[in-house]
Parts: sequence; structure tokens; C-alpha cells
Amino acid sequence: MDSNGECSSPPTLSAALLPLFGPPPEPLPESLEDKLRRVSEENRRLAAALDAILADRSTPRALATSSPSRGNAVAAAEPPRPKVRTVCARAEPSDADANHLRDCYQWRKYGQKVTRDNPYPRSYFRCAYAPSCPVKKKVQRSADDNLMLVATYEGEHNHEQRAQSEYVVTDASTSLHQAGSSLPRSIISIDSSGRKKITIGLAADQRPPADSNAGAAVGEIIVTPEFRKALVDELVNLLTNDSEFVEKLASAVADRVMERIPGHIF
DNA sequence: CGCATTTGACCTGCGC
DNA sequence: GCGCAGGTCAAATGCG
Repeated sequence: MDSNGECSSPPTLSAALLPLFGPPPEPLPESLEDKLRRVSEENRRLAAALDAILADRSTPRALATSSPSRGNAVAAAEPPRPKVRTVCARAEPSDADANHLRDCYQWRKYGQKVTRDNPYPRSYFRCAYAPSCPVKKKVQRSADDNLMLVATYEGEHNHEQRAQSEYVVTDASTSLHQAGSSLPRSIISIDSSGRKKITIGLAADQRPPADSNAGAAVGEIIVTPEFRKALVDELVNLLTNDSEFVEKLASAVADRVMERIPGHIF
């Protein structure tokens, strides 16, 4: 799948999922109620998929069994290193002087430093929720764009996330080069009970108004193409091995086809 | 008063 | 060994 969301590979499950991530082939008359029901159903399926992915990541043995040759070799040859990942986020203009990236964890700042290659100070944070949590976070504004925050996370949390939050996940190229457009965007939200919800295909102006969680921190995370590809790969890998999902998908496709047959009576 | 943040000092790793 | 840069510590400070 390329950066435009188009897929040039032979028909696979990922190709079958394409309608979930892109516009429908042709607009069908659909009431708001129908749309809400359809999106809710997609939410439910994707939430289950994400839960499975996260559960899989938290169990190294499961990863080792899914790719035995690579996983075992790496584990045997290299000492455990803290996992490092980088996230870019666009800060609100009103927060132009702030140097903090809000997310679903609680952080305590323990240092700040001006680095050589960047005029903006780098802030150092530790996870404040669990004293034993080894995760650290570095946040620094981009030297090129002072509204772009670059956060580097080291390590993995050994506890559940605590605060509720909602992220608007966008494609890097989209938000950098087509800012202001109404392209479909995905929303991943995590409520206080730890349940994840993904809403696919709703542009910003189509999203439902904020509910009782309006006070929650909202950050815009720009997903790099590498992260996006890894996420898609993992989703495809997981869903391909989920016979129940494949069965339900086939059933849903069949229903959709039947809907389009002229004269079909519901 | 307690907690989070600030900030200068100190520590550590790396290149020369 | 020395200097530099990044990372961390801890006392001072601010705020609710």
C-alpha cells in the first residue's frame, strides 16, 4: 500500500480491508443513523484487533513463536535494550512556548537542556504514575518548525495507562503537505477502563461533537510512514490468522453485494 | 504545606 | 588525558 492509501499488490486481505480506510467506491444514500451504526461496528472490530495486537506485544513468547528464526536469534545474541520510539506531534499555536506533549500517561519533568543542534530546549520526563516504571520521555521542538514537537520514548510501561486521552492519528505526509484538507482521519481513544476505540474514515468536520470527555487532553500525533506500515502489517498479519474475523468479513462482503443487487428485498 | 517545575551543578560517554 | 555534549541530580522556587 502506498502513501496515497492505494494498494498495488494482488488481492489480499489488506486489499479487502481497503474500503475501511478509503472512500467508498460510490456514495450510497445512507442516513446518519446507518452511518453511526456502521462506524460503531467498525469501531468494535478494530478495537478487538488492537486489543489482540497489544496483548501479543506484551508477551515476548508469542512474538517468538510468530517468527521463531529471527526472534530467538536476536534474543540470544543481544542484551535487552530499552525500546526507543519517536513520535512527532504538532503543538497548538496557543501552546507555542510550551514544551510538553500530552499523552495518556502522567509524566514528571526532571530536567531540561539546550542541545547543540537545536535552539529549543529539550525536556526530560519520567513516568510519574508508577515509581518503578522505567519509561523516560524526551521532548524537543523541531529546529525547522517550532510548532512541531518531537518526543522520544525509551522503555516500556510496566503498568496500565491511567489518564484518559484521545489521539488524532494522521499520516505524516498528509498533515504536513495537505494541512487543512478534510481527508479521512483515524481516531484512537482510550477511556478510563483501558478500552481502545478506533474510528476510521471520519474527517475532522464529520466527527461527532465531544461528549462528556470534552476536558480530556487531545494531542495530534503524526504517524511516520514506517510506523503506519508496521501497524498495517501487524493488522493484516493478525486478521489473516483470525478465522472468525475472516468469516465475518466474508459474511459482511456478501451482505454488501446482496444489497447492491437490483431488486434485492431486505 | 505538599507537590511539580526550574535550573545550575555534576556525571558519563565519546571523539580527538 | 582533555574537552564537549547529552543526561541526571537535587536544591531552590512557584503554585494551588
